[in-house]
Amino acid sequence: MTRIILLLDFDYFYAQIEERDNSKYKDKPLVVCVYSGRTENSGAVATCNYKARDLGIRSGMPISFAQKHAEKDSETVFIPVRMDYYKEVSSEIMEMLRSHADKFEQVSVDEAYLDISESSGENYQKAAVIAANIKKEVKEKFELTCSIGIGPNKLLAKMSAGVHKPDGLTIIKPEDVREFMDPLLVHKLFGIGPKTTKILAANNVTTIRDLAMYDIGVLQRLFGENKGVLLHNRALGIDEEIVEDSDKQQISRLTTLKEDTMNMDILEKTVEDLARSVYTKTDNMEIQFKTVSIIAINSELQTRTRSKTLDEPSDDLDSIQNSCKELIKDFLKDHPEKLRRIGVRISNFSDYEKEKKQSDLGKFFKK
DNA sequence: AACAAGGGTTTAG
DNA sequence: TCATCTAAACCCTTGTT
Repeated sequence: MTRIILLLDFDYFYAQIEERDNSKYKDKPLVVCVYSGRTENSGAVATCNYKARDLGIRSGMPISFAQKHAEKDSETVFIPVRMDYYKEVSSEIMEMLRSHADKFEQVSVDEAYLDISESSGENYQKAAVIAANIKKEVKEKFELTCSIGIGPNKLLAKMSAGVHKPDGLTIIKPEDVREFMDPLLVHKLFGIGPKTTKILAANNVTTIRDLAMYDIGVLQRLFGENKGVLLHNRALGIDEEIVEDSDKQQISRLTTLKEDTMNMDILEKTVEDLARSVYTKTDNMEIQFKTVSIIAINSELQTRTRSKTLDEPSDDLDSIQNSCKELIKDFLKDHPEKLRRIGVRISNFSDYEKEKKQSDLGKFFKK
């Protein structure tokens, strides 16, 4: 069974929306930031336009670091994220995109997979036309550009989308897979980050070709059973993951404290608010959770979690808040240290469908 | 052996 | 140099069925 999968990825999404809405930002480096609120400019860069990237600014970078780079261009503009607004824009566009797909999966606020196997008649020429039409419609209706990648599976669609940016359209046909993949450095492979790259480098694996030829047993020894297979398959361009909307498996809220603290009153109060915020997000989902967690990040930015699985699935705010307070007390007993950030998470959702599936299908449920 | 729970790590956008 | 936020997938260990 052959498929044609399309990945659409908006170019510097948040910053592009801001450019679109504010003509004063046009032609200036624009940096969209998440301000943590602890000092004037503490926080990180969410995304930035290409003019800002030319200055060396990147997403994830500390704002103050970005400001250093921005000294090269006094026109540079820093603005705070307006996440709710971007999500609104996103859902309008996603609704439109969905109508172009046989199967659809939104992967993030600015990315979506479209299975167009049927509508393209498994023909890449036709797929290219579909993609061009989608880009045109996005441009006309929303005044935004995007980059599209097309390939025989999600992995290759994703990787081809990265080839031409911004406003790109790239196709990797099955017969082009090796030619495309082989020379790339491993860190270009989706799912391989700095840590994995380092371990691979220590084993003389630098290109995807090296990885594709590498012994799968050794990969499993280095990275574990499943991840070993995953890396092997990815390097070969094999990916059977289907395009399908998936249910949320966890909801979390994390905040940076005004200052590092282990004051119980402050932490309890903060966690209460976070719990409320998490709870609000479950409101229009028919969902019950079984597990409540707190996430604690200390002054050294080490992350630790404490979690508690309830005897019965729950759907009320009090049980989140009470569990969290217990968890914090427990945590501080084990780690009496000041915290920089604190978070709340609910997970292990249960609903009737899932319970039924689990008992009916047992192990098969896994994938 | 298979599965749940708890905690950590890595990746991504 | 300073270091946001959300979510998923995977790893390992321990304990239970």
